[in-house]
Amino acid sequence: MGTAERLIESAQQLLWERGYVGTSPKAIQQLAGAGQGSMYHHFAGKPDLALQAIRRSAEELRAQAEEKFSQPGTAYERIAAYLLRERDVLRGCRVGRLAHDPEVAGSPALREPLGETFAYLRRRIEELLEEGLEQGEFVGGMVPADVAAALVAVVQGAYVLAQSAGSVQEFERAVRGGLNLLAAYTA
Amino acid sequence: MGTAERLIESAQQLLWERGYVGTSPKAIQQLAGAGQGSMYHHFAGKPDLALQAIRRSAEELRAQAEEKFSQPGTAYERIAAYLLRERDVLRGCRVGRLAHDPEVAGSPALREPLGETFAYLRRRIEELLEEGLEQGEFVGGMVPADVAAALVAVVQGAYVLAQSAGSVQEFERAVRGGLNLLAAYTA
DNA sequence: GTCTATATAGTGATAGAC
DNA sequence: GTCTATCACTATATAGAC
Repeated sequence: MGTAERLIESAQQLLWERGYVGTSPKAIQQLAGAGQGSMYHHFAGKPDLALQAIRRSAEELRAQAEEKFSQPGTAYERIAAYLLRERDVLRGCRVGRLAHDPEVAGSPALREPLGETFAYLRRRIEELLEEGLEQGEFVGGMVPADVAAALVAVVQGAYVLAQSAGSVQEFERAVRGGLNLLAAYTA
Repeated sequence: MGTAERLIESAQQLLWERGYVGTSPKAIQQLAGAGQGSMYHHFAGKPDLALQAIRRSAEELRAQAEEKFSQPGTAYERIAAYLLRERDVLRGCRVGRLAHDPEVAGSPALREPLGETFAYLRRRIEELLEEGLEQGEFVGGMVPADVAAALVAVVQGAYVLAQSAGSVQEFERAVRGGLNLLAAYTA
C-alpha cells in the first residue's frame, strides 16, 4: 500500500474519531508513518486530504447501506435491515458526525459528500416505501419522501442520543421506536 | 452584568457555533471583552468554564421544550408543537451538536448535561404518548418509550441532514415525516 | 518521493505587577 | 479582580537537501 493510500486511511480514521477541527495533519502523518514533506507532496494540505478521506468514507457508507436495501424481502424488512445494521455506535457515524463541524459546514466542497450521502439514503428509502405502497404492504396516508427523511434522521439522531448518554441502548431504543412507528403503517 | 457572566454567555455562543474542540479560551475572552487573567480568576480553566456554559445551555433548552409540552391540546398537538418549534436550524442544536465532540464524549462531566437533557425530552414525550393512549387518542401497538426516543432522534437527526445539505428544508422534511409516522397511530 | 529544518500563529495556562 | 508578560506546546504549513 502506497503512502498516499495510508495517509487517506489514517485521515478517515481520525476524522471519524475527532472530526475535522480536532484532527491535525501531524496526527495523520504519525498514524500513517509518513513525514511532513511526504504528506504535502501527495496532498495540497489538510483540506485536500480531508476531502479525499471524506469522499471515501461516504462511498463506503453508501455501499454498506445498499447491501441492506438490496436484500430480498418486503420493503419493511429491508428498511429494518438497514436500521438494525451492526454499527460501532459509540464511535458515531463517520459521515454524520462531520455535519456540525464548523470547517466542514462552512465549506461547500467538504460538505458535499455528506449531502450526497444523505440524499442517497433518503431517496433509496423513499423508493422502498413507494414500492411497499404499490404492493399494498403499507396503508395510505403515508408521505414516502417525508417518512424516508425521518427514518434517516432517526439513525443520525440515535447516534447523538447514544453518545450523549454514553450508552448503546439509547441508540437501540430510538431505532426500535422508528420501526414501531413505521409498523403502524403496515396493512 | 459581571465579567464571569459575560464569559459564560460568550462560551455558550462559541460552543454552539464551533463545539468544544473548536473553541479556544482566547476567543471566549475576546468575545467577552475580558483579559486572560480575568478568565482564569473566575474559572479553573477551559473545561470548567465550558461545563458551566453547557449546563446553562441545557437548562435553557429544556425550558424552551417544556413551554411546548405544557401547552393546552392533545398529546399529538403538544408533541407537534415541540417538533415544529421555531429553530435556528443551520446553527444546529446547541446541546446535541456537542455529542460527537471527542473531548465532550470523553468526559463524563461535560457529557452529563447532554445525557440529562435527552433523557428529560424522551421521558416527557413518553408521558404525553401514554396519556394519549389512555385517552384513546392513539391506537394500541405503540411502545411509548421507544417512540419517544425516536421522535427526539428525528429532531437531532434532522439538524444533521439540514447542515449536511446546507438547507433548512431537509430539517423540515424529516420533522414532517416524524409527524406523518406518529399520525399513523392516531385513532 | 521523502527527510529535516524552519516559520508564523494559535492554544491553554501560569506568574506576578497593579 | 484585572492586566501584561511569559511559557511550553501544537497547528499548518514552506524550503530545500537528499
